[in-house]
Amino acid sequence: MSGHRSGVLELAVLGLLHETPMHGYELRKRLNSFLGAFRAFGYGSLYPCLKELLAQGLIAEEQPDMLGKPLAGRRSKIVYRLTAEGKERLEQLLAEPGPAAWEDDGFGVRFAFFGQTRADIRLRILEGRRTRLEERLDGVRAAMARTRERLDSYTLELHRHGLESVEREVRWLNELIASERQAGSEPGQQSPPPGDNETSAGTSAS
Amino acid sequence: MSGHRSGVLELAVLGLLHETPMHGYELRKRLNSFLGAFRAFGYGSLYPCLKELLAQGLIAEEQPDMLGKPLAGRRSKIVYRLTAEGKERLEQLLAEPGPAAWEDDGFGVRFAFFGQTRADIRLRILEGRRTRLEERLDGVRAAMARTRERLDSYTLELHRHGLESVEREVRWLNELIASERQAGSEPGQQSPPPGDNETSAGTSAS
DNA sequence: GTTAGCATGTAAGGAGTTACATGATTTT
DNA sequence: AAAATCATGTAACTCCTTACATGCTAAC
Repeated sequence: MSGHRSGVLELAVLGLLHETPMHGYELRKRLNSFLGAFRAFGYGSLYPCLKELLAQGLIAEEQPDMLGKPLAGRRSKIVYRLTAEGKERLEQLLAEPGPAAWEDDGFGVRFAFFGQTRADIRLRILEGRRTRLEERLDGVRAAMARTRERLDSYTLELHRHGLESVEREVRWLNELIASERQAGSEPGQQSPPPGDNETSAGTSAS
Repeated sequence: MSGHRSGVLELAVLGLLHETPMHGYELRKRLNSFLGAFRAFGYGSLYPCLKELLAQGLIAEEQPDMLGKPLAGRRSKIVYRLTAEGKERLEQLLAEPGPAAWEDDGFGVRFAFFGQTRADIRLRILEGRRTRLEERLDGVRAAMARTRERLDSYTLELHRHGLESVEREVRWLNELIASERQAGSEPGQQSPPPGDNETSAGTSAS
């Protein structure tokens, strides 16, 4: 009835706990390195989220075998693991169609978990995202055409750069989609990751 | 004592009303075309913001000369204009140092208003933004180096794309900074817009 | 034995978003 | 006169951020 916590955090937490049980502190670090540059969370977000996922039965505390130490007050490391319902919810969230999966954040998390996602759903998400971005391009281009004269050159430069970034992402998506299609059509392969990692070693030259 | 409304919206509204008085509906449209792809607001955000700016005396209602029509209930078009205090606040916000001016949104709006910003402040904002992005790059690169083995290829691809985007923005900033510096050192020119679009065509080869 | 970093939390609040409600004006 | 769209607003809610409070554990 109260908090729904249907945002990026819930998904990310469930996804990470699916890989391995963890306690909050560690979870937060992995979270932020996992999400890379595009998102970061603090404890003030994480712990309330864990609390609620617990209340919903999607995750559970794991007793680390309190052998010799009765641990009177029950303080220190609480390890969380995904429950069966949690796993179900995770799959539901990853596969969820609609806006949530195309928006910047929602798409980002879902993409990061593509390793756990079915091939057909991956493709749907990538295409949904592309469509979303193309709509955005249309909108901005129309707006620019309408008001071109009245914009000073800084504003124009901002729009130009924004457009270029979105166009870049569309190209990126096109490559990913092509690579997914190719992989999908070849029998015997189920999730061949994007791209030849030949350039992996430090080719950090611009 | 209550709402501070110190976000992107306040700045954008003040900035737009600085150019010309307007009523809310039109303001919202201009707002969204002005900000381009990177931000959009609804009436549910705009009107409360206007209300508070009004309460703070930063903007004022403009009576459109109620000549023949006493307009009993006072409904229909309310035109807002910037007051002297509003203009002061706008300048203060545009020049404000610190995180607000480097974050994605804050930087975006400020950049869009560079036309109304002093050259030295423009430079400071651009450099602040660049520093911020470089810190981010360091952080992500460090995180990637630490956990490279454990990341599946989709996650890795996401990071790669994220890094590339940030690197692109840094290069963009470098060009802008160079162009600002050049313009600043030449006497007789005050705000020469960011210039030559010769390199615009697609050198997208990896 | 005290700083540094691990570990867990809460209260207050910021910055909007969504959905709704309503009235005025122009177009068909 | 019906439909579209211009125009203004509010209540409830979301999702997260900031600042604070606390206690444990290992290193120096």
